[in-house]
Amino acid sequence: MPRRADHEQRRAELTAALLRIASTRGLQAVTMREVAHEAGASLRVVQYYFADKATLLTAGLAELAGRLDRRVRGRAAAGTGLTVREAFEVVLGSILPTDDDSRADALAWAAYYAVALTDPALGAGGRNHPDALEAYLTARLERAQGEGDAPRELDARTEVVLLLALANGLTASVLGRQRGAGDALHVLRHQLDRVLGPPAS
Amino acid sequence: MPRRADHEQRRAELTAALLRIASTRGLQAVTMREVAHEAGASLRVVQYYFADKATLLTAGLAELAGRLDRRVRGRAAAGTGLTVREAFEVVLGSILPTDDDSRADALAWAAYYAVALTDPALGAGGRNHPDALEAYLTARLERAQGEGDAPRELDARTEVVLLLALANGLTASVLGRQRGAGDALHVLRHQLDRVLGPPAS
DNA sequence: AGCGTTCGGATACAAGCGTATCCACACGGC
DNA sequence: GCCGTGTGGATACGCTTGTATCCGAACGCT
Repeated sequence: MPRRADHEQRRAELTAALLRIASTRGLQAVTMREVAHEAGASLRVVQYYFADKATLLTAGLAELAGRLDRRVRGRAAAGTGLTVREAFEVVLGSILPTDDDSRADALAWAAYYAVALTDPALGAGGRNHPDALEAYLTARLERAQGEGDAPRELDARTEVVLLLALANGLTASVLGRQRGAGDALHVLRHQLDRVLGPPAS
Repeated sequence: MPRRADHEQRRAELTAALLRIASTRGLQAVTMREVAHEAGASLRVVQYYFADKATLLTAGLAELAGRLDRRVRGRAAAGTGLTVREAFEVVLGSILPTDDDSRADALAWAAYYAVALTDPALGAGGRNHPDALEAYLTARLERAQGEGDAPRELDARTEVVLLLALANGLTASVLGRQRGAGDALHVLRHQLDRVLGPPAS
């Protein structure tokens, strides 16, 4: 057998190049040739590792979902033993585009989201991600309510849906440059204060 | 002069066809030929009324912004003399995709929003719209505070930003079919109850 | 009535797209 | 050593795209 390239890494480089293009020039600028050029490879290489464009786009979405998942889990795990209030602030705050990397990912995510709305092929890949977050936060809040760390009269499901929608809406306005990340974080904290009470600190 | 067609109406038919395509198959499916076909016209007609594709897309965005503006203004004007709480529920509720028409418009809006994030040419056209709404709601809330109809300790600006982001986030989840319009409206009312108190009814 | 302007059908063209094919080269197992 | 397989460069094909052009038909004005 010939020089065996590391397929996994090669694929990762290509999907990373794809996401770079998607976050700066949009998904409609993602072509096989552009991905190849961005990754410093030839068109044939892109064809070699991804059978067709649909496969490539799906792989890009999977890579992106993995990144976001890693970001959320990483920050959440950074401080186990947090109060509900702190845990919610950390998790929801990790959704907001606070630095250049997370901003780029959020832009790519928005691009994928938009085409998934009308293209059912992409829909399946990204939909389970936010649902998992919703389930996790709901469980966390209900646990806190059971332990007396959160107001029992709250409907956990409603509050979580509200907070997730708020975080997504704030993300959209930050991406549109109507607001800075700091302002968005302030609004998010304001709502958390109101629902769960001020942070322990 | 020959048979003078009604340019205004002809343009409106074409942009309507454009938005129909954008909301069902996405903005990437909007081509000159597709718009012509959808409108039952020939390619030449589309070229005749819109110099190039950028002009066509901009006109589509303007038409869409006009529709949304009309929807909000229409509902807001339907009941002047509303309480703050009622006014906010009506205006913010009109953002949510509650029927097929508003759902189609919201889909088209999301598609335009996504490309505007990375294509600066489209950015200018749609950005002032939400800002105008934000200014209006902030002024309305501050007036209510002055008249004692809303808690004075609220930071009007923060609350309005929060509610608008919430409405946008809920819209996104309704479009993604993670939630029904009824659920979204329930969450929105829940937050309005918390901030402004229950409706007078 | 005729004419010039407005409207629109048919067609052409170059560019860019996804995809397919041909071919050179590297290299580990026999 | 050499051979077959994995890797990838170069190139081509058919299609769709935006845009341009040619030309016929309609109709108000004088």
